[in-house]
Amino acid sequence: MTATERSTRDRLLDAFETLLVTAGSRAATLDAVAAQAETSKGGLLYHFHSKDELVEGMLDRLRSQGAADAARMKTAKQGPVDYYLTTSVNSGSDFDRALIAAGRIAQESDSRATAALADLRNGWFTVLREHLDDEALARTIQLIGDGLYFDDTTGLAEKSAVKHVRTILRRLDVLP
Amino acid sequence: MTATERSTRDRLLDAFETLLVTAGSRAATLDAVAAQAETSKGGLLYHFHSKDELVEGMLDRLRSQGAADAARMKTAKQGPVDYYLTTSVNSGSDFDRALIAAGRIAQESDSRATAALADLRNGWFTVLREHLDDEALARTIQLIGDGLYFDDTTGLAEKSAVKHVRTILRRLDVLP
DNA sequence: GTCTATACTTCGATAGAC
DNA sequence: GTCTATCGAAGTATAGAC
Repeated sequence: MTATERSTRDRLLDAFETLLVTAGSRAATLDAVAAQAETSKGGLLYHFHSKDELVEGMLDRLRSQGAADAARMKTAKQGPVDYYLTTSVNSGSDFDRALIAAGRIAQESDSRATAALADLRNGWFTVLREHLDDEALARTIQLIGDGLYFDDTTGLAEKSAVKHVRTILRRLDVLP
Repeated sequence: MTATERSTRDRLLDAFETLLVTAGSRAATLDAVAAQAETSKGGLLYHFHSKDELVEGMLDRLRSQGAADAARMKTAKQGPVDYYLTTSVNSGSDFDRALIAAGRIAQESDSRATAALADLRNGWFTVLREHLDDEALARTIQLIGDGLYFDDTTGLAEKSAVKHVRTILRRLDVLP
């Protein structure tokens, strides 16, 4: 097995996330996930005994990705605010996909997914709050990030959005 | 029939929206919608011949609610910006419910729902843009509204969020 | 560790009684 | 205009061959 090969388990999680993001939770069936991962339903159910376990596996992976992201944000060259804005736009990264996928699950009023997302957001907010030392500003910037993220995940994204936000943040002396 | 009674058709649309908002699209089945509206599946399918027609009916109602909202925003006593912020938080109104429900459908990559939401957003943006005469500011405020809306619909809402936003908008001389 | 076959359930939709 | 009964397709999950 070479380093570029993904384990079947990871390919299944990838497939689940991809279906959630591109077609929504109704389309993310076990059949569809198995097909997308190019394996069988039996193969899927060996790794994850139920759909619920598939969700758990996805959220576990998200949590570890999220911890790494908050660390990167803290030490980003361009500063936490710019890093946060840039990464709030869906760049198609694995982390973005996992994040959007978890959002889809959260909307089915799944408390595990909601809790995982809340933890992530708290991590980002803590970094923003420490860096800016301004509660109102940190909250507002987080809302802008949420807006960018939401627009991206609903097909409502406006290309120049981040540019406009930078303009306003310069007026507030947050960005140079 | 008294004025307070809602027609079966409207009760069905209400039920569909409620299920979409509170439990997500997977839970909004024809059986569940009929039960929530306290009628039968046969009754539902008399008014809407398919699930697709149910979606169309919901989006039609959303569009007329949306046109009324943009008009209210334009002439709001407190000004369009404050009106927009206040109404970006889910107050539990019929319009909020319709909006969130359409968002759920849009995420199943339904182009009709996405288009309806894009139209609504364009209406709001036009009012913001005219009132502020500042593209960057209008876009940023719209993103903040999207963030407020997103947080509310995902169970991530922060109570003091709008207060903090007002603080920042005063710094930008947008609010008094 | 992965596959096929299959059991059981729920979904969307139709038919026809009232 | 609303109901029950029912169908075929699709959903989750299990059993067992390989």
